[in-house]
Amino acid sequence: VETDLYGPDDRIDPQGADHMYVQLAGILAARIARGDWEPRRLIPSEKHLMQEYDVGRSTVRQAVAVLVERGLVVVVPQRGTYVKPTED
Amino acid sequence: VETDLYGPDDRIDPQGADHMYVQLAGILAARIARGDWEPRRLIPSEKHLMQEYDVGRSTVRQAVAVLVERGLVVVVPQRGTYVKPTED
DNA sequence: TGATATTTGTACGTATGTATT
DNA sequence: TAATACATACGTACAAATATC
Repeated sequence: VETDLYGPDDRIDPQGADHMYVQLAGILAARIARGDWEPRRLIPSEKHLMQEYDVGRSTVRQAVAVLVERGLVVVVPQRGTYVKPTED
Repeated sequence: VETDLYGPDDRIDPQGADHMYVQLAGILAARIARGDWEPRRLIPSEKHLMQEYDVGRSTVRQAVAVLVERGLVVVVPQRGTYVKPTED
């Protein structure tokens, strides 16, 4: 059997109550909180996230926009999206 | 000859230095300042603006997002975009 | 009550541009 | 010289809420 490392909350349900971009934002926020990506380091690229979660680019970008609003990440054009340090 | 009611700043130049959505945001902000649409009233719909300025919907939506950030308008889903009152 | 039109929201696709690697 | 990564801009389709008839 497969070990489900992260649980069902780490998959997007297109028919779910929440919109796909909201689900994805929640997943990514949880992964940041869990330490999958450390502060000041890059999260996966838009293309990578598209492939990993099988969604379109606009959905990835909306999800990242939510994380930016929440102050969890900072997007740097042509570089990538960085996890914000909790404090300095 | 044609009377140019608003001047060249009211047309979008796809080759301009600024991006089209930035230009459109500037145009709409100027029209609001000029009183083309009064406070608490609707500005034209996305479809209308697409046709009037010959741009795609994403460009209109980005421009409106700029106006929202500037506190000039409020978007109400399924209703439209309202000009914010200057004060109450 | 029901049907239709309008309007914004979501989600997909493609292409091109620009800065970085 | 590419390859990568985000930004802009176009298109389409469908959903949901509102407004009107």
